[in-house]
Amino acid sequence: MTDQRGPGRPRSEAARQAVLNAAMLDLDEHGYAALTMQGIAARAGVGKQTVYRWWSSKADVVLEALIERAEKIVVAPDAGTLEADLDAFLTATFREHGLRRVLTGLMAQALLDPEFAVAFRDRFLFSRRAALRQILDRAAARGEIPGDVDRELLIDMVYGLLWYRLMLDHAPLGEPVGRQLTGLLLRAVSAPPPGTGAASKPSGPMS
Amino acid sequence: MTDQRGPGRPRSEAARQAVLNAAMLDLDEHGYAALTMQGIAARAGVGKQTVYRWWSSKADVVLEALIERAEKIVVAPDAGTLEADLDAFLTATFREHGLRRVLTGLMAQALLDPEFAVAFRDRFLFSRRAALRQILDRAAARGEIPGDVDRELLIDMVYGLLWYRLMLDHAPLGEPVGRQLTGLLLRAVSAPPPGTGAASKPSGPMS
Amino acid sequence: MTDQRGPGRPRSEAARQAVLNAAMLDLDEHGYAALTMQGIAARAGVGKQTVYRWWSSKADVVLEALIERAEKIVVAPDAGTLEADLDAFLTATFREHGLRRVLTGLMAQALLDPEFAVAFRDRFLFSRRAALRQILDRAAARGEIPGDVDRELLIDMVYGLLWYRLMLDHAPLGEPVGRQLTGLLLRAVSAPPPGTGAASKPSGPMS
Amino acid sequence: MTDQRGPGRPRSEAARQAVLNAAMLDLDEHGYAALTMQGIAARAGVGKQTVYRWWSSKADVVLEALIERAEKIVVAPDAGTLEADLDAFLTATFREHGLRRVLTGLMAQALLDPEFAVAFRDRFLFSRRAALRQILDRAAARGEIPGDVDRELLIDMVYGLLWYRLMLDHAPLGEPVGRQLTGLLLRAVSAPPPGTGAASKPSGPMS
DNA sequence: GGATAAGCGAGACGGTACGTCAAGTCTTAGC
DNA sequence: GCTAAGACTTGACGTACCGTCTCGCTTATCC
Repeated sequence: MTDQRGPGRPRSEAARQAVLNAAMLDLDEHGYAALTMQGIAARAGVGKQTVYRWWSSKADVVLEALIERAEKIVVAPDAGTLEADLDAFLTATFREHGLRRVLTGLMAQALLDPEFAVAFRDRFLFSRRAALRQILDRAAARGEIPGDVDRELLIDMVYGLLWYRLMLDHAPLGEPVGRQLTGLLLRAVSAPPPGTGAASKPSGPMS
Repeated sequence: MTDQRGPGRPRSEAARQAVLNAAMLDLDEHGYAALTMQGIAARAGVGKQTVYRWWSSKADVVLEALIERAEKIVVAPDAGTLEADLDAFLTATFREHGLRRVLTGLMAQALLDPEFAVAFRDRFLFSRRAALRQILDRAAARGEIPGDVDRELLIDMVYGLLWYRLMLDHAPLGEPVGRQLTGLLLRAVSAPPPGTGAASKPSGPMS
Repeated sequence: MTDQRGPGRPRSEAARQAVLNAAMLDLDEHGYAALTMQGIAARAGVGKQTVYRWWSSKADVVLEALIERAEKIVVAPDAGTLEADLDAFLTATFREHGLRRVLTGLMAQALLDPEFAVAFRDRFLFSRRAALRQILDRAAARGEIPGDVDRELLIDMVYGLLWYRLMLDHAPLGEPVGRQLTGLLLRAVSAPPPGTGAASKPSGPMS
Repeated sequence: MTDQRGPGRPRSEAARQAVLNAAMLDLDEHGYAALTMQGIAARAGVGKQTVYRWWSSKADVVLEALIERAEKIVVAPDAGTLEADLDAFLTATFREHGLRRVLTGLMAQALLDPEFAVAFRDRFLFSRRAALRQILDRAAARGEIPGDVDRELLIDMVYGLLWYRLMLDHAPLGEPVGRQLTGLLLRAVSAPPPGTGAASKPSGPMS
């Protein structure tokens, strides 16, 4: 269980940090669109090749920086009830909008580059979804959510709203919205279907 | 209401159509990221300057093409009840995922270019929101939705879900989802608040 | 010998003058290299087509302007002796260096465009040479120049010096130089060959 | 006198030669006016940026090619007498008219671009003048030329003639002309002033 | 006086080259 | 074998003019 290191000069941790820092600084100052591998390398005082050796694109750099800095992940401690859990999670999540520039930049890249899209989903987005899914699963186990409710749909609605407002920036996106959303979701999952129409068949499985 | 034409050679409608067509073809074949103004001009058999004269970016071209081709706008005829209206609108809307490449490409551009973001919102996104808002307003007037429900939030949740799935492409996005969503929304707006907790105060105004 | 004019709107003299003026002004202000047909037309308040209808290049415009403005041609009245004639002609000619920008611009164009070179030679340069040739021919007839002197060579040396200094702008170019040159030429054509070497065979025809 | 090389990949001599060659070939085939930086790069199989990195214009490229290829400079060995020196130098110089296209192209550029004009003068024209000046200075030291003769004027007359005929291409320009010119110059500098007129005061200093 | 014809200002058209930027790769010397 | 440096090929960028064309309009001659 050694360090597992071959011959040759070892990777420079200083260079790695310099690159991640330079990327975040440039991003804050000039926005994601103005980021370039060239610029990151220059600002970090690092050879371009060193950047390319470890990351394949500017998005890769930013993603790593984001993950490293957001290691203080939004955890979901069990508070006993769905309402309490949801409220804690959503207010915490919707408080994150300070990362707007980073997140929308990465999303833009993911939309343009399918390869990065996979990395972005797997290394970032899905780990967030997992936390919310855990909350809902717990609530279902407690019987707070009917078994016929499509929990994936609920998750997508929560994150859909978050991303939509992050991207459009046309409406507020803070704790109050999280609280509001909690209420709406609780209503939706607890109420019986209102009408009799065929449009909603809550009792059937939703594939 | 005249033709409103100044002196000089009039704009060539043929060139305009050639550009829009070339852009859509290139987009379908190679994706939005591979689109270039240069390539559009070449494929359209048009001078680069002619493209720049009328559009300021590839996103501008694609947006115009999208709007022109989607002139068959999603209208919202009054079907009498919220459920019927919603079902019609949502199934129609969620059927649109054939435009995935176009829409995600434009969104990527909007995320990178604030100037284009404004155009995209104003000329496309908001006109879609307006249709849904109309349905909800009608329902509120009929008393089908409590007055204290934040209708903008509902709209954002619907489009949030649509966009989130469009972008992540991790879950289905077709008519069934539209129907499912109809059910969920109807429950949410019709049910009384489930608990008594302070987290959701449906009876107060939501700021 | 009538006006020889068919049907149709006659050429606008106003436009012609406006173009020539605009060209000379732009030339004075920004130099020949910065002249463009487009710019000339715009400054003259004239359609581009109107310029192209009557002139085939910016050089053409400038040449016509030059000729029209230099109509007050350097004539060569017979002053009786070669020395007097030469002195008058050369001092007058070398006084012209105010036209430096125009002349060097046209020469540049002539060097780049063989077609214009012909026009420049025939309509401008050769008419200048003719005046000097007349002086030398008169002197030869009077016996002031030995018959074996190549008068074309003399002419080329005079204009060669003029153009060389115009172009390089490394040495003075005014009346004193004209006077100095007169002296040198007089010596060259009046003296017997200094040596006996075969290098100069003044008695043979010079082809 | 070391290699004086910093870090980083060294400049590619192959690319340099390819560019200079491509320029000369294009120039020979299509003339100076048709030369473009773009075309040179393409023909040399080199990126446009590589050309711009080392040269700032097509004229710069051609000038360097000319100087490199004309390294076999016209030297002026001392043959003992002015006549012999002059004859050798002028016949050699006037033999060079094979470079007509190159030289007139560069001169055109110099006339259009003052910045290049400086480079052209300093790196090419003046080095030629220096050779001739050396010859005249030697002759003056030997007493073959009166001290009151303006040697700069003589030099300008020689090169003036050369350039005038190079540019106008209306008269021959080969060894015979060189020989002819030798004779004319010898006469001019050795003869006493022919007349008594005030126009030429050979015994006074010429300002 | 109406038809015909050419010139006019304006400005869009298809092109070509410009000079710049960043991409991603390669080649040094040095640690 | 990693590092900083920096030259390399590639290709799109957005701009400037080129010379041509197509408008509506004006100004002439000719029937």
